[in-house]
Amino acid sequence: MPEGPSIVILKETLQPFAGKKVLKATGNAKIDMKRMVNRKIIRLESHGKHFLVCFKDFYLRIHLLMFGTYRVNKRKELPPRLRLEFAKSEFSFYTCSITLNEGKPEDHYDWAFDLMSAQWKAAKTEKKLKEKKPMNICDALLDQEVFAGLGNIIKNEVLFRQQIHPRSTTKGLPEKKLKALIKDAQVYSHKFYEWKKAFTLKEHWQIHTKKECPRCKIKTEKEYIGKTKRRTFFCNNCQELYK
DNA sequence: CCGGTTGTTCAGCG
DNA sequence: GCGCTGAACAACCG
Repeated sequence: MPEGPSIVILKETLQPFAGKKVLKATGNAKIDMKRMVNRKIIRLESHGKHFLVCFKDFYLRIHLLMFGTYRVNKRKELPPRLRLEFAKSEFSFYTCSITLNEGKPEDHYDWAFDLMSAQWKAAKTEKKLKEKKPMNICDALLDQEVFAGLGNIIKNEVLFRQQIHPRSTTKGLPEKKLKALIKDAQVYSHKFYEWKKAFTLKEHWQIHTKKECPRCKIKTEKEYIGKTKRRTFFCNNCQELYK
C-alpha cells in the first residue's frame, strides 16, 4: 500500500468519515483512545506517506510502513492497531505506526514537498536537495524530507524514465537532468495514482521487477544500492552514470 | 514452507 | 554527539 499515491487513495476512501463523530475507539496502538471518543473528525489529510486524521486540536498520524492495511465497514482477523466506530460505520487500521500529535498538521508539514499536493513546488524541492550533502541519487529520491511520498517503485521507474543510472550522485547530475528528474518524480507519482485506482499499476511498470529492458532488450540488473540498500532494478545500457 | 518486500526507527558501536 | 550498520517489526504472496 504505502507510497504517497496510495495514501491519497486512502484519504479519498475515508472521506465519508469527515465531519462524523467517533463513538468508540479501540486498538493496540500506544495512544490514548479516549481522546477521540465523542469528538468529530474535522478533516482527513495526507502528506507524503503520512495519513492524517484531524480533530479540533490534535491529529492522528498513520504510517502504513511496509505491511499496513485498512478496512472500511469490514474487519480482518488481525487485532487492529486502531478502530474508530461511528453511528453506522467504522474503519480499522492494521500493522501500522500511529501517533497522536497535538496541534494542527500545518504547523508541522509543508505541502510544497508533497509530490501529490497541488501545492508541490519543484523549485523548493530542488533547493532543499541542494542544501543536503551530496549523496547517491537512490537515497536522495527516497529522502522523505525532499520527496515526500516517493517510494522504492517510483524511484526505480523514474530513474529508468529519465535514463539515469542508480549509482549516479546528486552532485554529478547536470542541472538539466536534475530538474527533469524532480519534475518527473511528480508527474510519475500522479500516473502511479491513476493506475493504482484503475488496478493497472503493475502492467505499467517498465523496469521494476523486470528481467529484460523494455527499450534495448538486454538483461536488467538488480542490486541493492545506496545507504538505503533498497532493491534497485535498472538497465546498464540505457541509464547513464553521472558521478 | 521459505524467502522476499511499495518502510521506518532505534540500539549499538567506533 | 556524530554517522553508520544491522536488527526489529510484521503480513502476505509466490
